Amino acid sequence: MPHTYQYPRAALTVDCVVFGFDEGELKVLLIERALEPFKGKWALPGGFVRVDETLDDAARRELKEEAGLKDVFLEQLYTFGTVARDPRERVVSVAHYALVQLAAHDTKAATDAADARWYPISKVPKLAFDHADILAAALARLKSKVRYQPIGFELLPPKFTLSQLQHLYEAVLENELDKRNFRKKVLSYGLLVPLKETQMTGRHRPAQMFRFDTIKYEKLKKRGFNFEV
Amino acid sequence: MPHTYQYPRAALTVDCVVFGFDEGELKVLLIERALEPFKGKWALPGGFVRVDETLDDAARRELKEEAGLKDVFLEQLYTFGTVARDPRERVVSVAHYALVQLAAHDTKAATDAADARWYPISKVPKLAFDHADILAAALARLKSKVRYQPIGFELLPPKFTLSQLQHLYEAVLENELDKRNFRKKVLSYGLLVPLKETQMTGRHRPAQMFRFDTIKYEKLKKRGFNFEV
DNA sequence: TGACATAGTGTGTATTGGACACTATTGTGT
DNA sequence: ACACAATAGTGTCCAATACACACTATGTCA
Repeated sequence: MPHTYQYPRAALTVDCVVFGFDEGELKVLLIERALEPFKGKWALPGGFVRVDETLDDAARRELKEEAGLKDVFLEQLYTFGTVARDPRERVVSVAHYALVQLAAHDTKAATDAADARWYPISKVPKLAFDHADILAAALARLKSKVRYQPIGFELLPPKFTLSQLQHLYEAVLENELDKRNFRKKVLSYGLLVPLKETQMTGRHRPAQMFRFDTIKYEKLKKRGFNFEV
Repeated sequence: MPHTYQYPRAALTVDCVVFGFDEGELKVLLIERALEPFKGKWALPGGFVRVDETLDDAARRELKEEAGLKDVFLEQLYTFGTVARDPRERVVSVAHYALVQLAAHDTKAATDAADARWYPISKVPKLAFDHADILAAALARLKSKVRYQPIGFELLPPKFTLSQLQHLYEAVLENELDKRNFRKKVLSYGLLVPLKETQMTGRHRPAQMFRFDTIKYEKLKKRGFNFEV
């Protein structure tokens, strides 16, 4: 069995489901396709994997090229390999998902590409290829992951209020949480550091701001620790 | 951006971590490589993906060809794509894991290939390529998955005793469980059907045998149900 | 019939999860 | 200055779950 070219090579792509959180909504970054197939349709950012880069590298490169994003939380999701998912030829896609702090940039500036846009997940249009399946898988993964790992903080700015955090969890988990129980639980882990600052937004009581204690979390993680919500 | 052959194609393989449970131990199926690279080394069963088959199809075909296994529980695990994981050229591998009822076949007959062998996970030799990483990932996945989904039953024969079930969970989770609490919990789901038969093995009290109620489980699963252990 | 080996069984306690409603603090408008 | 609007912040009780824990039962075999 010779080991080269016995089997036709597959074109290998990475696609990224990029989640952001803004205005109390979970959003996803989509790109309008400039080329056939699916020209003019919305799609997930992604592209071909080069021979000299890992899958993770490819995903990060595409995020930077297509959306101007770097240093984001990125994880492999699932590999989509049905035979006809690309009408051109056999293309296998290693899907990833990323979490970005959308409020840091503003919604417009988060990407400088004119053909990129943040969509609330409830208003995502029909997508090219099987990207709707990929998005669904990413949402399911996010939802299950957020329950036992503090990845929600990747979606918030470095300083945030407990209300923001709760709204984020509510958006991701798609159900409402009790304020008192929520605060009790997240504070009990001791991973939120209260800051001197408060958030003053309009005519109501200002909210205490917190930051997430990444260092402490890394230590706890090594000893097998679960951040459940 | 032309969409063909701008980027070199990668060779695409599937590799399978096949778990079995026998003699109170969790085991994994390994194949002795007949060809270079890593000739004579042990490796996970797997091979190249054909252009006209899905990833899942490819994994099942390899399981049948290399180990004579069919109709097993099979799930995609993770895709390994570091640049130099194969010394020949760029090869990306979509890893899967499978659970088989090892006791149904016996350890020898479970595969007719002379170059295949079941290894207890504690005694796995050095593996070819990055297969040690793949195995580690599969073990981690099995361990977390078994906690909230009743996949353990895939590893047992259709009829089993509660002790067998408990030993399986202990092997997978790598810790001991209290017999009374374990029985209380698994029976509370009402998914184990007691059979008329008992298991008579040697000089001690015979054990009640059960089967797993797949139909009832499928119904419960649709309503969002968790089988926690 | 006694020794051996594994099967099988219940209770009490500590912890956690979840329901639940009011007070506090700021800005604004009159 | 006072009322109002809007969000922040706080504690208790009850139910369910998790966990620790030890003895009896039933078969085989010598």
